[in-house]
Amino acid sequence: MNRKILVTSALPYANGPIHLGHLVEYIQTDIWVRYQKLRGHQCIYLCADDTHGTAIMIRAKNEGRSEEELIASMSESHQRDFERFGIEFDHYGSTNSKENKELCGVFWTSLRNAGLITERSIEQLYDPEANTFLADRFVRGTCPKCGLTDQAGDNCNCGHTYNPTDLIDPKSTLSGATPVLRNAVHLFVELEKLREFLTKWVEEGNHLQTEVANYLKGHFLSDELRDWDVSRPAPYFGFEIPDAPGNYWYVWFDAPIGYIATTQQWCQKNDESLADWWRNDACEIHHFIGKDITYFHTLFWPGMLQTAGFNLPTRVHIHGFLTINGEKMSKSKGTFIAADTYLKYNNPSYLRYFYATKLTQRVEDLDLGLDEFVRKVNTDLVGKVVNLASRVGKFAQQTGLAEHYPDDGGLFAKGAEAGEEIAAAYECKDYSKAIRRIMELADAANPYVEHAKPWEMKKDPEKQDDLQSVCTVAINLFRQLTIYLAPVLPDLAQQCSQWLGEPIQSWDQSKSHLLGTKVGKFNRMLDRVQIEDLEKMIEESKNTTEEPQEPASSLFCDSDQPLKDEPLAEEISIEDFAKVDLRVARVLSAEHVPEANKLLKLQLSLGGDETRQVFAGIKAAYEPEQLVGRLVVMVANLKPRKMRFGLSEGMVTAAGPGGADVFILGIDDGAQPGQRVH
RNA sequence: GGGGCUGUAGCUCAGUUGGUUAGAGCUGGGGACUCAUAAUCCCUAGGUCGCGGGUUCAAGUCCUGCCAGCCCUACCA
Repeated sequence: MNRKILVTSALPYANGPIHLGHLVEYIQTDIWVRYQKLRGHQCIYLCADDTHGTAIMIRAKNEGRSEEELIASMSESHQRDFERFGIEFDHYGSTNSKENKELCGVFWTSLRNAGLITERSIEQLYDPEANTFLADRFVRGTCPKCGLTDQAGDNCNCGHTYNPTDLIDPKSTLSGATPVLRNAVHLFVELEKLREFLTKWVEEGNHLQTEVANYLKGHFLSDELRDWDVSRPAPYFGFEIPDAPGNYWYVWFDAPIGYIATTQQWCQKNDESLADWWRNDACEIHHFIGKDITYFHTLFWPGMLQTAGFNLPTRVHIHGFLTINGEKMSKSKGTFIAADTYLKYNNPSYLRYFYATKLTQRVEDLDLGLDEFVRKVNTDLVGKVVNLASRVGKFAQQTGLAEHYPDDGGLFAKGAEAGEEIAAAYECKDYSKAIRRIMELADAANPYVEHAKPWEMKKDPEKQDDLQSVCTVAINLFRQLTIYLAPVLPDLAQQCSQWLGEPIQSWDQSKSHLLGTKVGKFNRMLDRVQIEDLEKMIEESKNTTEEPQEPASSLFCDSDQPLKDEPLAEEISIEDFAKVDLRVARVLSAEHVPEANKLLKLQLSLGGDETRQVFAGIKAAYEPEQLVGRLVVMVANLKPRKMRFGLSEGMVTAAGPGGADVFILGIDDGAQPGQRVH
């Protein structure tokens, strides 16, 4: 049966370049789409840049250009990266399009007509200098619970959460101004009214992975669903709400509608009808997303679609995050690797293959271990698969392929038989299983050549027919593997097509032999990974900021952003400073605090028997073992503070915005624990 | 505190509806070959299936308690 399938990946935000984390999703989706196309289904893969919101507005302002200019250059960079990784969209749009604006209007009217929109005034912090309301993440201040300074608007390193309005001495990170409270009317979608529908949708019909359905039932559907705030007052970069002038649709309102708007654009290009895709029960809709945006795609979005009478998602496919060597990606460790940086040193096929070997249908994080990466690519992909072609290449160029398929001991037939199992694994996104099966076939193919000894036949004029037979078998087995790998490795499929003069276009080609043709000159298809290249890639990723900046005009051209983020404090006297007793201390021990998200528990020595216990919010940035033994600078006379996990008797000094970007102050050699910092 | 997921050889994982001596690949050790990108092939090492109970004729596989790791939450979405 020929299926009609529309597939999307999450829309990348136009606020930064594509990195290896993003690519987990796009590669996962692209493999699925290529698989469906290979199986002969009508499948289109759509994506777009997500362009609206405060972050874009602020960034454009900081860069001194219009939002439109910013998003246009981002879109270009995103599309270039995707293309180089072989991510093949049928159309790539933007949420800042007229089609999207119109469709937002359609959804809005439906929600209004269904009586789901309500309005109420909410109190929010407002930056009087930047003239804008502040989302939580744009406010920092002193934690009302523990007194730590410079904490985020909604939670503190001490583990407490609060409203930004509770912060002591709050500051806007945009201007440094003290925010003021202002009232503004916001528009809300009353999600609770859709509870019955949503519960049913989550529970029935196999739209979600079971752990996701459980999560939704446990966290949201077990309680009254909160109204969803879908408007933002001016200034805001987005679409103004027609019947509420001065208010804009929140970026998360228009972003998913971008899926449909992008379909609309594709339809216009291809003379198709939007209704065939989005108002047609025979059409499947598949969204691929990361676990962080589960909630938008599994509650709001189905609610919106249902209300506006569009197709509901057939399935939302949710994946976990990327970790590198078992740790979260970190800029300081050089594991925040931009697509562009990767491509300077490595072949995109490596990453596609590696991800495929690791991806399953579960929502778990995917770890890119560098050693494992090298091993899988070199041993499995190059050593087993590509080698099969490489080792008979020269012979085959002379012999060509036999007219009739020789006896291969049932290898090809066995491979053909495995095809449906491999296909089923691709279908349910268990790529790891698909690759495993394919490698089993590759494992059987090499011994065949080994035992046939074609190199001996080559020397014996009597055995030229046998040599041709061996080449025919080896090449057919290689071709079969390549077809199975085609969704993952389109480049390899392309090379194989060219070599054998037969395009790979359909899964079913794996069931039939290629016979009686000449074989072209064999060209090396894939080089082995060099570990040094990976190291260079990591090294280069270490010091780059999130996006490449303009070229440096002088040797030192540090960004002014940190100072903007946290303006200088008011002037103090030398006496004021003298009150703060900074001391050199040695880290005696460091350990994780089981229940704490951000804290490490440190024992610091000030020399002799003088020790202090300190809880430091540096868990995301440092491993305990990195710290033991090193010297730090601590605030030694800070009033001890009772925390949930115990008493904290001081503070370790560090710079940086927090999270994984925390940098502990070091001290030059020679300093001794207990010495005061003047 | 609540919820979810995971825990099988050094590493990455498979283990179908519970059923004979728990599997694979890689790494390690030994050997072979030379067509091939120091690729390949053969042999070999090796695990109280996180721990403790329970159900059963029979449990890695079901139930339960505990432990560990990861993730999500903590009255924000």
